[in-house]
Amino acid sequence: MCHSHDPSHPGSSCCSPPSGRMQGFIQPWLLLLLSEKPAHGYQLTEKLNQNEDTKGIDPGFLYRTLRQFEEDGLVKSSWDTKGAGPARRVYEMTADGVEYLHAWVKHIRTTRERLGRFLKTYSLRFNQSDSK
Amino acid sequence: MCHSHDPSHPGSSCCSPPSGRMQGFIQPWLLLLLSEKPAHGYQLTEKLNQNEDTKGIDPGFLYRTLRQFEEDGLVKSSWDTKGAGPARRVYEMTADGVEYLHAWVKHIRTTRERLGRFLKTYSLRFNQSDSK
DNA sequence: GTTTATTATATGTTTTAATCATATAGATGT
DNA sequence: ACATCTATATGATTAAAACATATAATAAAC
Repeated sequence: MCHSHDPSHPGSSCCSPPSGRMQGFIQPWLLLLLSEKPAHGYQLTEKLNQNEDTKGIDPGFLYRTLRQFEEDGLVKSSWDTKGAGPARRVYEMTADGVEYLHAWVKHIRTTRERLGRFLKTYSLRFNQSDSK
Repeated sequence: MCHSHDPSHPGSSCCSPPSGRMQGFIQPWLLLLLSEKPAHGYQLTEKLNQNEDTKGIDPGFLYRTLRQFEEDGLVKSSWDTKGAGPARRVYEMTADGVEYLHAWVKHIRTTRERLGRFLKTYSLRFNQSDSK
């Protein structure tokens, strides 16, 4: 748990805000990357690590997410044994996967609007000016 | 779990997008409401239920969150036995709580920007026009 | 005046997502 | 032969949130 009740830091507490990631944010990025072209897990890790917003992904999470996508019919996989190094499981998007990505984007848009409404209410309370 | 592998719905799957809430979104609303004026849990529930973005809160979650806030020094509480009905535990914000709200807002702004960057990348991929 | 509904707070249990830790193994360089 | 890099995978734990239910005082209805 959090419960960092360090009496020497009376201002510190828990409950998540100055922390990192948000729920279900990696998944749409994965689908978006896969919608561009098929890729295997390691490649996807590297691409995610190039993006400040998605870097540092846990490999366990990545591979499990990809298998879950496959179980859900969003992608399909096949082994690529050609080329150097160990075999790679290459994931390719399905039509359902693209559809699902679009659904996810709708959800992200509404989430973004929701955050905007919160920030607007906050601004009205604390920066009585600043209508943007 | 999700795993709704209903073969009659080949397009349905899980992994959260067309669902509801997002992590840690109620907490800042609670702090914002309390920053306006002290209130007790039931009042806060009613206010949250008036807002499309926050309605339907689970009372268990609400009361536990408020106690957690108090443990973390973000609010302090006292019983109000005056007036009708059962006693109410009234929560009042502390200076640390206000500070924490501001920290949360910073986090929400960066989250919002992150979502914006995702949507922009998505747009470049799918709506080759639309630069906004 | 006993029952029912409303106001109000609280806690035990379960589920779910995500993280942490670790295992496996082929290929390549030294 | 040994270490490193590429690549995938799984077991275990944690943390947030949801689900279910308990308690109790007051107010209204019958």
